Parts: sequence; C-alpha cells; structure tokens
Amino acid sequence: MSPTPRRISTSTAVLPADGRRQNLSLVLQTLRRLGPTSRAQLAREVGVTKVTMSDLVAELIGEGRVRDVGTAEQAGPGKPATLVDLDRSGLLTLAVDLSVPARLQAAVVDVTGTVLHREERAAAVDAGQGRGLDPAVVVELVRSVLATAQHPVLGIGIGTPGLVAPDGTVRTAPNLGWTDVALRELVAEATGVPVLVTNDSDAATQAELSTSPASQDMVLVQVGRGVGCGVVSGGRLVRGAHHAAGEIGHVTVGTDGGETCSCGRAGCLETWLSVPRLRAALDAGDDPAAADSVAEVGGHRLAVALAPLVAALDLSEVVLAGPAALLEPVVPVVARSLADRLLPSLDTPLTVRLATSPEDIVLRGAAALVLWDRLGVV
Amino acid sequence: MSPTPRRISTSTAVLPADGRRQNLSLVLQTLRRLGPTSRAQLAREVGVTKVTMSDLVAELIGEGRVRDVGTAEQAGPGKPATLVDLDRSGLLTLAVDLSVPARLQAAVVDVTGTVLHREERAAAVDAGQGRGLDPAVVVELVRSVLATAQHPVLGIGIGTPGLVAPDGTVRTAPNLGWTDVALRELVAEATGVPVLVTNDSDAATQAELSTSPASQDMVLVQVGRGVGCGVVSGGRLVRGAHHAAGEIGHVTVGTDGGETCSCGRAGCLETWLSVPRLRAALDAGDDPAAADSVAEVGGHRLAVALAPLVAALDLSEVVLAGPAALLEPVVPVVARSLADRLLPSLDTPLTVRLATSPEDIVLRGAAALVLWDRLGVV
DNA sequence: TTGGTTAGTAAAGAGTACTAACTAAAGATC
DNA sequence: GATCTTTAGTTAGTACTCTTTACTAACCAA
Repeated sequence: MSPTPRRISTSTAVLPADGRRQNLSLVLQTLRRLGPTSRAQLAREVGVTKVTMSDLVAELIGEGRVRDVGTAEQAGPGKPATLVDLDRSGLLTLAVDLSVPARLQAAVVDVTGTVLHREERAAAVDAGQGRGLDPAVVVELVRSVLATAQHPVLGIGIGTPGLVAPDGTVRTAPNLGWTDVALRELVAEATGVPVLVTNDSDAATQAELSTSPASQDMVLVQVGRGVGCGVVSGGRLVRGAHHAAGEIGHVTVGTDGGETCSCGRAGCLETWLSVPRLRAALDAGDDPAAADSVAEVGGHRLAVALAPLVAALDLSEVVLAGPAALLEPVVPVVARSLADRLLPSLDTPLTVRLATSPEDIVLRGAAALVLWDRLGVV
Repeated sequence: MSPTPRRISTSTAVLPADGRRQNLSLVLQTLRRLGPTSRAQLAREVGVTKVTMSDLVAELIGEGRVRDVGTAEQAGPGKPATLVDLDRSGLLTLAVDLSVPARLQAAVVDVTGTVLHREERAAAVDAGQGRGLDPAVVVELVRSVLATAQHPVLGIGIGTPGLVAPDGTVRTAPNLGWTDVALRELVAEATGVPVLVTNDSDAATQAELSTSPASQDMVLVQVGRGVGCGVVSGGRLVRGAHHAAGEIGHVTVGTDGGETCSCGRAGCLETWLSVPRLRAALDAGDDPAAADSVAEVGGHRLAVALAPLVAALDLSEVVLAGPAALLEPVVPVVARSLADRLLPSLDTPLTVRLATSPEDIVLRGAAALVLWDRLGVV
C-alpha cells in the first residue's frame, strides 16, 4: 500500500477529454518551469510517450500558445533537439491591484510575471463619510490599460481587499467602502474579457507560490493598513468555508487584553501590528529603540497568532509581505517567538522570511491566478 | 470565467486508464452514499451515460465489489430499476487502534463502518523506564483478528499516536515508547496484506468526515492524555510539510505563562486541557464548581489556540472528540470564547460540537482511510 | 565508413466514453 | 383491451486518447 496509486481529485466523472486538457496544461506548466525544451524532454517530464507529446505540442502550437524556437546545440550524441517554448505574446494578462486606494494599479503582465505596461489612478476613499471607491474608476482604468495591450489578453485578474464571493462580487471591503459590488460583472461587461476577482492577500500568496514553488505548506502574511494572510496547504491556496480564509486581522491575540480596535473589540492582531503603527514608531522619534520595541511587540504578537496555525498545518515557511524596510526587523522576532512556542521540527526547521519580490506582488499574483484559471498553468 | 473549467489536480499526466479508475471509485462512493441504486440513477449522479455506467458496474460486479440486489418497486411509469449495491462482504478492512496502550484494539470493519468482530490487548508502557510497547503484540493481535475474518480483507489500517512517516514508519510516539518503528513493514510482512499506518487523530478526523460529509472545512480536536487535532480544509485532510499536521498539544497558549509541561516549556495546550486534568477535577471533590472551573479554563485556552486557525482557514466546524461526559461542558465554553475572539461570519456561524459517534472513532477512521487508499471511496 | 545514440514521425492497436437505436416493462390514455 | 408514453438497460458503431512498434533524421565516436 505504500506506493499509493495515482489518485485524481474530482467529484465528477473524468472523461478522456478532461485528461487531455490536463495534459495540455501540464505541458504549459512544464514549459513555464523549464523554458525552451525539446519534445522528448517534455515527454519525460510529463510522463507520456514522445508520440503523444508531439501531438500535444502540435495542438498548442496550433492554438498559438507555444512556438518553435529553433534547434538546440547538440550536447552529446544523437540528433539535436528542436526546442519549443511558451509564446509569451500569446499569454498576456491584465492585472489589477486595488489594495491601496490611493494608488490603484493596472498592468499588462506577461507569462513570466513581467509588467509590460502600467497605469495608476489615485482615489480618495473615506468610508466613514460613506464615500466609497467608484467602481467606474476601476472600469476606466482597466479599459485604458487594455487599449495598450499589443495582443489579446487571456483574462483580467483583480486583486482587491475585502471578502470576495465565488461569483466575483466583493461582499465587503471596508478599505474601499464597498458592500456587494458586482465587480466581475461590471468589468466583464465593459470589456468582454473574462474576469477573475480575488482577495489581494490570496493574489500575493499565489505570486509567492509561483515564484518559489518549493514551499507547499506556507503562510504569507501581508501587512498593510491591516493584516491579512494567504495559506497554502499541500500546494493549494486555502479558500475556506465562506471564501473568507486569511482574514486574521481581527483575531484576538493573547490573553492579556490590548488596545481597542476599530472593530470594537480589544487585542486584535491589527492593533499590535500594522504598517501605520510601524511607520509611526519609525518616524516619531530619533530613538531607534522605540521603533525596535514596536517591531518587537508586533512580531511577537504575530508569532502568538501564527503558532497554532503553523503547528496544526505543519507549515514549513512563514513569509512576510509589505514594506521591506518596516518588516525587516520584524522577521527575526517572529522567528524567535515561534521557536519559543513550538516543538522544534524533526526535519527541516521552520523558515521565516520576507517575500522574495514584494514589488507588484498583488499584480503578479492576480496575473498568475488568471493563468491558472484559464490554462491550468501554475 | 465564472464557470471555472473542470480542473483535475495532479502533477503527472492523466491517462484514460486513470480516468477510468477515478470513475470506478466514484461509482463506489456514490453507492456508499445512496445505498442500493439503479444504473440509470448512478449514471446521472456520476455524470456519465447509461451505457458507460452499465460498463463500469459490470466491471465492479466482476471484481466482486458490487452486486445485484434485485428489482426496485416501480415508483412511476417506465421499466422498474434493477438495483445494485456495494458488496459489503467484499469490502472488509482490518482496523487497529493503538491510541490507548492499556486497550489496544483491532477489529474487522465493514464498508459502513460497522465493527463485525473485535479483540483487545492490554499493554503496560512506561516510556520513562525505557519500556515501550512491543510491536510483536500488535502483530499478534492483528493476526488473531485477521483469522476471524469471513472474507479476505482489503487492507489493514492502523491508527497510532505519534508522528508517522509516509512509508508507514512511526517516527516518534512517546505514549508507546516508540522511535522509528517500521510498523507498516512489520505487519505487512507478517500478514501479506497491504497496510496503512496513520496518526490516530487523522484517523478520527477521517471517521468524522466520512459520517458527516457536510463540513468541508473543519478541525477535530482529540482530547486524551494529550491533545491532537486533524484539520480538514477544502474537504481534504491536511498532511503538512513533514507529515506532522495536527500536533498542537505543545503549542504555547496565551501570553501569561502557565504550568510547566513535560516537554519542558510552560503554557502548552496540554497543560491546560487533557483528560487526566478534566477527570481529576471531576473526581477530586464533590464541588461541581471545581470541575466547571477546569472545563472553563481548558475550553477557553483551546479557543485561544483555535481562533487563529479558524480565522485563517475560515473553518465552519470545530469538533471535539474524547470522553463525552468530560467534554460536554467544554463545548459551550469553546463556542463562547471563539465568538469573543473572532469576527462573526457573514453567512453560517461557526459550529462547535462533540463528535457524532465517539465510540470506535479511531477504528472507523482507520478503516475509512484504507477504503480511501485502496478504492478511492470517501 | 560503420556503429551507437537521441529526436521526432508514422501506422496500427487497445482502451474509454460517446451517440443512436434498440428491447423490456411499467403506467397512462383512448 | 389496444395503444401511447416513460423509464431502464443493452447493442452497435464512432470518436478520441494514448500506446506500442517501427521507422527516418541527425549527430558523435571509432
């Protein structure tokens, strides 16, 4: 029983055509991972015969998703390989980042995550006065960027703060002053392009997962105005029972009270750790000890909240995303406090680090999610 | 993009034969869920044509896994259905529960989770004196029960405390005094039957998942000598980076110290909540207030530990497994404390409850895991 | 030149599920 | 009572997917 049979995870029947589609996706994924590759090599990687791989590649070339990129220099005996690769111009996506209202961004992103063209808008949001973000601003921004794309885009991915329903409606987003905004519908109707709306932390997590696919079990904590996270377990982004996974900002941390939070309760994680708080401490005095102390307390509280999560899910990585300068001093505090509160792992120890490339992390993640949704490319 | 295409989750190619196997599994799963069913109904449930379903059923009948159970009483116009059902006698498993050394259990379990025959052994384990459980006892117990099975068993499932490696080796199990015991290998060689070894909490969680398949996102907390848990996210049991998911007993809970734990640190969850502690409080005095107080404190601390997990994974259920009499008073405490520490859910509120049928929960879970591993039956 | 190795293609075959058309058996309708 | 309608299940033929086997093409090494 040890060699567990290859198990497929679906709740509906699997037809041969479904398998074919999966195999086509695998080819694209493999190409994304390896770059230009021969058909023979692809066949070995994916686990089909050369014959089948030639057929799969031919289909992808016919669709304009893959193209021939010439002959490899021979590296030994035998006929030199003819390499194929993703057709980058055929895999453009439009990514939108709404996480910072003062700096709404949209960009054309290629399959490697490179931003080809970017535009920004500034929006003033004051939820307290009932002045939310006008969705028309988002639609205009998307249209403007879409017009600059050199090739048709595969889809539009939007990373937004707040809770997003599976149908692409933003249930609630306090930072944007939104309640039940049918964002997917609005943008899709305005553009005629498929639209995917996700939470910004989930997008960031997907970006991290795509760039460093080593960690199959991790949590990415995004520190901004508030605190959110994305959880990856077994290589899959956790969605949750109500599509609200990752909303840890208003979890009470500790058993000794704390400051009163905007949500009305005391000791929420956001009251201990947030960008405004870290920045204020940095700006306030010339006393570096004060800033250190805020980082110390915030990092400790984050570790208190994360410890049960890390233990219960047996995570191997904790990643912090946000302003690097502010979070840099937090990392060792989190690492130390987590070590204090957990049994040491038998094998590889827990890694705590900053996100590999925090810039445009939401944009890249939104683009990656579109690729995943449209092509099954991880 | 809203109708997300049917996505298969594998990292290797999907051959037609893989799809076929999945579809056969789906038939078994559906029969388990619905009981005796017609081929036409199965076809509608699984999502294939009647023709294909007849073929699938014929194969399963040929293997002795499904059998004809006569004609249905006509419930309307049309030819009456000929019903088929799982052949329960052909789907026996042998389940073993090592979670309580003083009461090692093994049983023949049928596909419904009914225990057909059971045997027990008592073992004295004193890890402090280096006297661990002799694996030969387990082998003898398994052999004894196996001899009583009326039909060949599909596999042997063992639920054991401690950390289990994917190859079926028990890495460490303090309660049994075990370190690196190749349990799967030992039992497999002694019996010639496929063996699956899992953590006891994981087995219990699988049992709960099988009996009430409603909750796709839940945590089951097993309270015994220590505290362990099984996490289900998106309907899947979480394994973790080092196959150590669920080990929350030695997570520090709270920010205000606590008793010293056997692991050497202070404030571990196990120091706040455990069966010995609850029982001692119940037995100690005639003062019911004392027992209440222990349940109060233990339940509160459990909620403190679970809150970040529930929020981050957006769980919909928290299930407590263990001695019902002791845990009964803990449930409302956990529910209240969790509500205090979390933002209320927009939709269905969080459910906190006892396991539906705590008796034999590890045995049933181990059996269910064998069915899953051998047949893909959930 | 000859032999060995690797890439890629061609033809034939096995497996899977489909559609179309059938039989069987019941209730409904005239 | 005869005929229509409905549902279950089977038979025959078809399309699709991947495989095995056998081939050509192109290179290195001796």
